[in-house]
Amino acid sequence: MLAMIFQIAINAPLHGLFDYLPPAGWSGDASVVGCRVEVIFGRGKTTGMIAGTAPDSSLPRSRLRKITRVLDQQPVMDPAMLELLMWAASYYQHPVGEVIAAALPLGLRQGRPLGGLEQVWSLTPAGAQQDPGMLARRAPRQWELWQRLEQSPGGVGETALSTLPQGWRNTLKRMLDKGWISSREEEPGTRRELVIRPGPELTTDQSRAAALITGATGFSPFLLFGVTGSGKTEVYFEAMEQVLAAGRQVLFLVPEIGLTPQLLERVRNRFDGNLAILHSGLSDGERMTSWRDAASGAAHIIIGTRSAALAPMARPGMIIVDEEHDPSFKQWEGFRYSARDMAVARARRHDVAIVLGSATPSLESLYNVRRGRYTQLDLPERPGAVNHPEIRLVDLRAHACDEGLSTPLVLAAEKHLAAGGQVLFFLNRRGYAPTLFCPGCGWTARCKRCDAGMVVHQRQQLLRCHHCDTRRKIPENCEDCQEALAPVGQGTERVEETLNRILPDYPQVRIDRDSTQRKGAMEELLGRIRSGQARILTGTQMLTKGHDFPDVSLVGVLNADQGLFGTDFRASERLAQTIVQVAGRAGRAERPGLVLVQTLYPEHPLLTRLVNDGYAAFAEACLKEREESGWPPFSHLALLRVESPGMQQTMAFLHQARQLLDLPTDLSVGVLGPAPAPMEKRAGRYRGQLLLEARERPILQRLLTDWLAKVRELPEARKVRWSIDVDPIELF
DNA sequence: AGCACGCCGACT
DNA sequence: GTCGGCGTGCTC
Repeated sequence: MLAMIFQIAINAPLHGLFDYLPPAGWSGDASVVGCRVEVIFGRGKTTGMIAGTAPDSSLPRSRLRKITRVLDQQPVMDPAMLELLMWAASYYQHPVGEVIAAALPLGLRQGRPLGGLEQVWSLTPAGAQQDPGMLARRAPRQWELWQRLEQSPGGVGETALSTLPQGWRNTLKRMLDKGWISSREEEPGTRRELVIRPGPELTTDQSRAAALITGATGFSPFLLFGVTGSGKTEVYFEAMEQVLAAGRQVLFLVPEIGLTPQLLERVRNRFDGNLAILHSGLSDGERMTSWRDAASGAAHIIIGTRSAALAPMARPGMIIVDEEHDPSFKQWEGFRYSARDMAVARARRHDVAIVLGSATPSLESLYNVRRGRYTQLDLPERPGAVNHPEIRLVDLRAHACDEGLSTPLVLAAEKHLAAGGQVLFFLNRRGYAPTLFCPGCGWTARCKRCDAGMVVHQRQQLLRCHHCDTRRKIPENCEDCQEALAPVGQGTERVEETLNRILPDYPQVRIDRDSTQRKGAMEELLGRIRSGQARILTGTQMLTKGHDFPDVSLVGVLNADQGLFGTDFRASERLAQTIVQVAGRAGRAERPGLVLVQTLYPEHPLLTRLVNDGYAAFAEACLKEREESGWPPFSHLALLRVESPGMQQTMAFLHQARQLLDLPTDLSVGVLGPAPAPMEKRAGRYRGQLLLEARERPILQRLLTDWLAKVRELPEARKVRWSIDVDPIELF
């Protein structure tokens, strides 16, 4: 037999796999692909993964080293996942070793063993006898933990408890000391029985959608197009039931801010089993636990944000991507993958159904429906709602404005508040004012490191750059002409202040990145809204995702125009999605909702289309525009981004890269640039870019592979920061 | 990315 | 006389 060569993936920014000889005393019979190894690499030891084997190497034998040792008895990654990751590495033009590393928890990347027992806690008889009412009053945190333990007599592990608010370990310790809780260690991978509780009665549309998903066999992609509140989640749950009952796992992806305690609570109420939760806020230990439960099959449901798309599954049964249009599924640095697209690729490999759900589907997904690749399922109804929210445009040219609030909007707010409703003001701009202006000489405060204005943050008494986080004190007078400076324009802080002045009788809360920075602040503010203590809500994008405000009857969108004339071809799609998503916050329960969208362009065709005919019609029109202009999904993009300390250097590199581009003569690939980025300077670095646009994906793929190999060879490639973004979602 | 080798300035 | 600056080259 020929001596085998092991192809090792190493976590380094280097393309390709590295050939090694088998370890000393290798018997040659066990299957080792997917096992981690310790190897000498360069000058030091590293952990790598056996990604494949080959009969021979292109390198002379003398240059190969032996694997020091194999770290795993059993592969930690299955062949399907390895294949998928290697495909992703070539698709996204990212080093394989880093791609594989991204799919492993830190401990495994560092060569630590996967094993280890898991702590499991349950109520003792003494604990079970405690009076819940008493607990609820005297010790709310203990009560919360008590409830969780009471729900699962089989015991609850770390993964499940990690969703409790910070400090649950202390609470647990106190209850352990009192003898209410017992702990034991369980073999990881111990599967507890899954108990599926009945869900609510489904509507006809919901049942039909769920039945179609359940009835499908093999790889079947679905687009679940359902307006907010139409009960998409119930369709997911219904479809999940059969898969879970058959002993298979479900992967459930949600956008960054969509993984709320409420959603987890709903999942847990419906499916009492093991949840593996994965999101960016976990500690390395927690992530390892979730990963292990997902890999062993102990977790029935794996739920998480973007990175969960790379989580292992022992018995994949179905994938769900909620809010599939959400841009947070796209990683915007390093390994720039789209979790939604990876999920589809995974479903294909696992040969299972995938459900992409949204009230505002991406044009890509709608196009896939049109081409017959996806099956569309519609959920038109809003159960329990009397009316759909009505969207109306407010012409800012025709009405007086008080600090960005038009008279019709203020009047409507007064009316809705007087009638007992809550009012939500949406403004995608935090801080007090976007500009600090000198009326004397026209000077404005700009960031020294970015091509951007400094934003006035009144509360902190700071000027802040939202791009590089530079901060400085707010100057009172203009440096040049000594005139008093004035904040111009509105941010959420200022809108809050204005509303306090014109609607002083109604308590309000503001939800944006600044107001929710403190741990638990978000929950506290949301609580004030739900309890009805606060009546007015002002906020950014943050409040359009994952949260329901049943008593909001009026939504005001303050600055719709940003999205109408953006530099990015996706700007109008984003705007429509935002308007519809924020509109979805209004008009739950019995109240008909009203949405007022302030705009300077009430006759803009895309806006009127959206308002009069709804998102589906808007998307149709938008797709037509894309088709005419040849933008995605009618073409495929790759963006070369470059930044360096000088524009000269940045552009020089881009021109060199452009020179190396060997374009097909049939014009099937177009090039835009080299051009400075829309924001030329950011955090002191000068940015430029080159955009490739191809009709066919395979052509682009081949071109990229050849081209980037040459670009990497450029000596200048080491002197500037550059990256390639395949399927970019933002062009700057 | 790490890490070492390699030639030119201010210090125990 | 050295410690150390980061340029550049390499990793099966």
